[in-house]
Formats: sequence, structure tokens, C-alpha cells
Amino acid sequence: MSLPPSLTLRGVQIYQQALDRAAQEALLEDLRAVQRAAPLFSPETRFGRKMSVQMTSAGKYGWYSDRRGYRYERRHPSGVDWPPIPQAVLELWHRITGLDRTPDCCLVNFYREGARMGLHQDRDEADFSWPVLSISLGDDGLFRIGNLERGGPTESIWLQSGDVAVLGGEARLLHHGVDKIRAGSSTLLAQGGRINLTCRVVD
DNA sequence: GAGTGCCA
DNA sequence: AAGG
Repeated sequence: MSLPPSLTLRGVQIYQQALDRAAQEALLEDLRAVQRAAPLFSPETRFGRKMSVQMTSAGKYGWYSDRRGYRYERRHPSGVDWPPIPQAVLELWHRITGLDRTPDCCLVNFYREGARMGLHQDRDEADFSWPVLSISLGDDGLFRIGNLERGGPTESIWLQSGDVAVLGGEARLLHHGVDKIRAGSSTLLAQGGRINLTCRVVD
């Protein structure tokens, strides 16, 4: 029993303003604790190029990339365990997806002005029948949704602070990415930028 | 602005 | 190629 989305784009379910301002601020406070335990870093692609997005994770696994490729790791690159996923994130996951299963990973992506993420698929998980849930905080981000195969036409939507998107079912393996951050569009983060949380069942 | 190709 |  999951909630109905306010909007669907290519099967991606979008719940606009699923979090009010107070909930966003509370989440931000939780994220400060996550970042203290597991500081942000910019991973390298397998060709040694640093990604413009900074990231960290919470949960049993964190997403990681270096010259050896993409994967989930049980520890932050510093060697410490990833901190626990904030309770408010877990509650939102269960409220929106209606699932009993708890996510193994909450990836925290931080986009400063000019940071982008190219079109890609989330396919480092063992079972694609579990959805991926995404929470937007801070400045607006231009989210682009493509196809199951590389190439072809795409559609874009501006995601705002408090919006939640779910890639599940037929949309689970769609290519997607972030083309642009609209600096100064939100007052949530004093220093500006966009935070995106993505929750996943890994194994 | 969007889509395609291509790089190593 | 989760980049340019």
C-alpha cells in the first residue's frame, strides 16, 4: 500500500513537496551527523576522473567508485563503518513505498553549483525489483530521464527541495542524471547547493 | 536546448 | 563513461 504520486514521468513517480520545510530542516540536522561520521568525498571514475558531485553514505553499504569500477562498500574510504540511516529517512521510505523491507544504503549526493551527473543506470544492486527512492533538499536540480537503452529522447523536470522521486517497476532501470543546479533557488542550505538522498536495497 | 558519437 |  504505497501513496499515489502527484506526477509520473516515464514511469518515475514524483511526490512533490512530500516533506514540508520543518521536515527538511530536521533531515538536514540528521545529515550533519552522517557527514561528521563519514565525510563527503568525490569518487573517481574508473578512468581516474574525479566526479563533480561529492558523496557519502549511511547504512549497511555505501556506494563507491574508483579505477576498479562501481560497487557497494561496507566502509567509508577512511575505514570507518557507514553511520546508520536516519530514522526520518527510513520512515519516509516506508511511508512512500509501502514496503516492509528496510533499505541497505542511503547515498548522500551533494551538488555544488556547476556539479552534474551524467545519464546512468542504477544497476549495482542484486535485485532490481526493489525501488530506488530519491529525496531532494536545497537548490532545484534539473533531473533528466532517458530510456532503458542508452540514447534516444529524454525528458527533464526541475526537482525542488522536499520532492521525492521513486524509480521502481518498469522505471527502475531507466537512465537518469542531473544536468544543472539552479543556484540560489532555495534558502534551506545556507551555503547553497543541492543534496540528494537515494535509498536502495543492495542485496 | 537536445541528441549523437566518440574517446582509451 | 555515475565524464567531457
